Amino acid sequence: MARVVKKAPVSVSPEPTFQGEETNRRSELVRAAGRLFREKGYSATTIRDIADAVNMRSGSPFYHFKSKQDILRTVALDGIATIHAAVAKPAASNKAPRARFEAMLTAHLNVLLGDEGRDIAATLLHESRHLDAEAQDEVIRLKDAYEGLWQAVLKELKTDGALTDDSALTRLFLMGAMNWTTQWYRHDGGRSPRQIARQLAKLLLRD
Amino acid sequence: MARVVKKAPVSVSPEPTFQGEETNRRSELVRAAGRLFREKGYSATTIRDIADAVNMRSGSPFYHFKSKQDILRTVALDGIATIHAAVAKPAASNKAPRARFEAMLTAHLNVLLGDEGRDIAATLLHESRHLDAEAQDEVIRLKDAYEGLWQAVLKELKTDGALTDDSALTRLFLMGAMNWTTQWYRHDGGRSPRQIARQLAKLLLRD
DNA sequence: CCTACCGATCGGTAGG
DNA sequence: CCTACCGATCGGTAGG
Repeated sequence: MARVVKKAPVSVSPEPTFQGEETNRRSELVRAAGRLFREKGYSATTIRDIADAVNMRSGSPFYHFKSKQDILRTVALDGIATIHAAVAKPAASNKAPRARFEAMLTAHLNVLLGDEGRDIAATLLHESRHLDAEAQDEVIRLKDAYEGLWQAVLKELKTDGALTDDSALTRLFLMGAMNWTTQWYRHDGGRSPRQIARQLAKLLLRD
Repeated sequence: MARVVKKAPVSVSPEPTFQGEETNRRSELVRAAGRLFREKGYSATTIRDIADAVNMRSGSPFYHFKSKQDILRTVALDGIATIHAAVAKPAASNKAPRARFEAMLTAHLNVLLGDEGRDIAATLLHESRHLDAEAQDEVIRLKDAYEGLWQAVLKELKTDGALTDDSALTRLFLMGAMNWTTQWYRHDGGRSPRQIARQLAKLLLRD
């Protein structure tokens, strides 16, 4: 292992001088943590990994977060909030159900597979079980609200005759097909989230 | 933490006296490891957890496996072999494509959700990334062979007109819908793997 | 397979 | 936010 080069001490106040600075440093930690949690998993990621990634000493993340768990909680909540916001927009559009559905698929996949969202989304999907019970409940509540967006559009699709079954089971299959993309999607591959969304809609819906 | 009660030393040979005994002890470790890997993840599971689960001292698993990685490798390979064997049977039957497909879905889900297979299957699906590169290649090779079973039946379903697209993307959506069941399936819930398989077939196939 | 142990690493804290 | 540190725990090994 290469030893980390020690930062030269700088003679400025170590205290965050205004909120923007604190928020910045804190969100740097969240971003770095998300990436590491996705790459190595929560348990295999150490506080030192996270600190190193943003050029802090190993004790310093605890100035921003009270525990490693607290970092995970922040990342996971950020993840579900981001996905919800991304999908709520097309869900509220006045498109026909079929087009709206496809736009929602695209939005969901854009977060999961895109550069800005994939770390926190993967953390949400795969590391939430490491949250304590309370935080897990929080995540579940938000996830239920999110899935409500999907249940609503599925219902409309059934009314339109594009779907024969809009039960919770259908929604779960849909979530599975979408969320599993994180396991096989290659950024260097030919398919865009948009194209994947279109194919999935074609597979699920009838004319 | 409650201290583990120390086993009273027994005055029999500590050496495995015949192969059946060794195989047994080793496979007990594999089963315990699978369960723990599913419940807590590979990184959060310690050798001591695994040893405790089968009433060994913490150094003893290394008599059967050369490293923690080696245990994971064994569980993961066991997982993919089990799933392949379970699905290969209905895949080789002389049923019509549609019925064969549904039987394959049921077989896959029975392993993922059933008492005997779920631990190793979940370990395979969610912990394989912790394998070293060589073992990961091994798993990928076996998984590709396994997915060949599915690609073949999808092709037949397309020929039959039950499917409009039998591309790799369709197979990946299918895998997602199935494998995601491990995230939401409740053993105490009302739905059986059989019923889930039937619903999934209905969602994907056209008359 | 147990006993006894090791060096490394971990999450977290006190004090500035 | 750094320095310096702590107690606990980890994967793994020697020797029987």
